[in-house]
Amino acid sequence: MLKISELAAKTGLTAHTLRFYEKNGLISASNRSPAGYRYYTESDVRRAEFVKTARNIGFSLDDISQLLSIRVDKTSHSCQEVTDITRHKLDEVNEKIKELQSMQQTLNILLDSCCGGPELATQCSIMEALDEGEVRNQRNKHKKLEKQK
Amino acid sequence: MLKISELAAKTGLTAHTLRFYEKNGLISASNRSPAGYRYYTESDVRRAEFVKTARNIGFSLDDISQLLSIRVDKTSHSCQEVTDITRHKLDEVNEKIKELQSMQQTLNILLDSCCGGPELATQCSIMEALDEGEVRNQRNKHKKLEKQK
DNA sequence: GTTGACCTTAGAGTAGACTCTAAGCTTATA
DNA sequence: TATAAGCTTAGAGTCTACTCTAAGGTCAAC
Repeated sequence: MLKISELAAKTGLTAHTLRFYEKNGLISASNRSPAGYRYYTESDVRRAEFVKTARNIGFSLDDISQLLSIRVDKTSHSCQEVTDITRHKLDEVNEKIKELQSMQQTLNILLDSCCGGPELATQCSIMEALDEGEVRNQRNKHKKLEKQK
Repeated sequence: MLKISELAAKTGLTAHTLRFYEKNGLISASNRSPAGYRYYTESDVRRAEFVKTARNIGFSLDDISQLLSIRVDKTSHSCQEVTDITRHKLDEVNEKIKELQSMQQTLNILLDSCCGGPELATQCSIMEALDEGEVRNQRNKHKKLEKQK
């Protein structure tokens, strides 16, 4: 059985984060010492590592909660439920990538247009573009898409 | 001279957002009525539109503050200062894209590995992968990179 | 003169994932 | 027995960019 700092060392999460996860229903210690110290079993460790792996992939704590509830009773859940969560996450990721690529393109165009030198900004083509609003962008479009979800 | 709701209509920002921007030093009304109503000049409108364009590209409010201080006195600033801000933003965007592409790849691999059907999750390969921590990921790497900035 | 639309302010709330603090107990070691 | 390290809790703070609320003042029209 591990104390919280030992689990922290083992998982790379901090003790603070582990308590935070407990408060949010993700990981709790199966046992407590008489004084209230958390003691984690091997099974708790595996759960904590599951959470860490899922978090590293990019799942939200909310996604992880769902995955955990499947994990504790796999016979009551189907593969489809798991792939639904995964696919939904992938959709989000794809959407964000699109947004960022749009920004990337705009920023590259701006950078290409400007000398970037010690010249005064009076005729800086980036400033001009911003002033004239002549920057094609898709942020709002993406925002709308996000809200449609 | 425009009242706040008129500027809101013209820019697509809300009156709430305009007041929020004022509180944060981005846009303020050059004039006030005796009763305290904000009245925006043509020059204020152009500034507001500049802010909106920059925000749509993806610049943070902090970036925009910097761009605005260049804008009001272009003869004291160089193109390089403008490109520095832009390039820094581009670096951030590129970094985030990399992170997201890493997630995207992982999610695609997970989805490919699972049948996604009505089968019980007892042998779901996504759950197995999460349990075994066998998911290559780069989030921490990216996190470290972020902190180095 | 009254209705209704619009304006003002300070300040609280939201989301997500932590991160930290304060005040006080527990435990191991010298 | 004293010290230091480590544990507990509740709750506040951080970051970004809003978003909303409450309580009240203003203005044009009928």
